[in-house]
Amino acid sequence: MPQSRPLTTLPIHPPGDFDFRRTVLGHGWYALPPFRYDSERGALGGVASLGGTIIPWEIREQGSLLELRVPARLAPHLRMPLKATVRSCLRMDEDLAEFHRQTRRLVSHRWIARTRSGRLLRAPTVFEDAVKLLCTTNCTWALTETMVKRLVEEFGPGDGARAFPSPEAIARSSERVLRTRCTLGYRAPFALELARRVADGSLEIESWRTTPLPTDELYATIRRVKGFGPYAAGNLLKLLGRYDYLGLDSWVRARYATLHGHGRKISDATIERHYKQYGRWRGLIFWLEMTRHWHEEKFRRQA
DNA sequence: GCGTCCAGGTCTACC
DNA sequence: GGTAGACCTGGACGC
Repeated sequence: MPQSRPLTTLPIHPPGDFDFRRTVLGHGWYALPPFRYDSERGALGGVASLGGTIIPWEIREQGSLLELRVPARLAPHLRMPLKATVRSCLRMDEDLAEFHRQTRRLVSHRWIARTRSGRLLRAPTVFEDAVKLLCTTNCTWALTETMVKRLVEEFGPGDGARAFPSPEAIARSSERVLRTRCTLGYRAPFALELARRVADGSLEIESWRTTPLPTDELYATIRRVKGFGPYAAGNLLKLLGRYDYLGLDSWVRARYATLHGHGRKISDATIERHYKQYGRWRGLIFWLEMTRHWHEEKFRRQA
């Protein structure tokens, strides 16, 4: 957040079972632009695009409240929509009471409710989450960061602070530009097709957050999008508030093998079978178990 | 510095 | 339904 411009502060009241740092740092999204995280100040920054207005913002804890800092010149009629966007990114309106009740039943899971864990940072739009997930497939995290950074630099609206590109901006691009300048490689045609389908209205991706479709049908819908296999679809579901799928990748397989198999490789079917007992929350419990060591390292003061 | 190998998910073709 | 190979990039490694 540029400090040279006058800022104004908007208070946000989080729900009682909310933990700011665990929500922000619970997976890697905070490191992908337009998000950025200042660990010294404990502040998450972002850039919103609301009705054609590009708005840099920053949020951090201030006592029991959260303090959202925005440019003082921000029009009053955009303040509530911006607060709603940030609340949605931080999953503040998601009801995790049932999830936390379930985790209290097992001694090994009580830390989850005790530390108010379970919310996973997401982007302002499903489109942004989907493109970013595509950028995580079959590559290192460093390459994912490069891809997203270049997409924002190349197509993101704004001067200086850039928001994530709209579907239309990417749709107007070309496979060649996405391949070379944004380093998407063979993912370029997948990203282009996704952007074009969203831009022309044939894929109503934003409705996925509120659709009444059963999760299995929504999963099948996501799988029909090119480039979205079991890993990408399962993890996109988590960002839509559905936790019925695990979204296995090589890192969590290795982590599971370390935790449950003394380092020996364990089949996906065995992992799936193990988590079936947790019902519709299994994907979230799985992710929190796999990353518990992050919680113990990053959040030692609370865990 | 250069070449080779490998890891990382998904798609397609094939059995 | 299961499997092999291709896709692309960057890092590790050997020379």
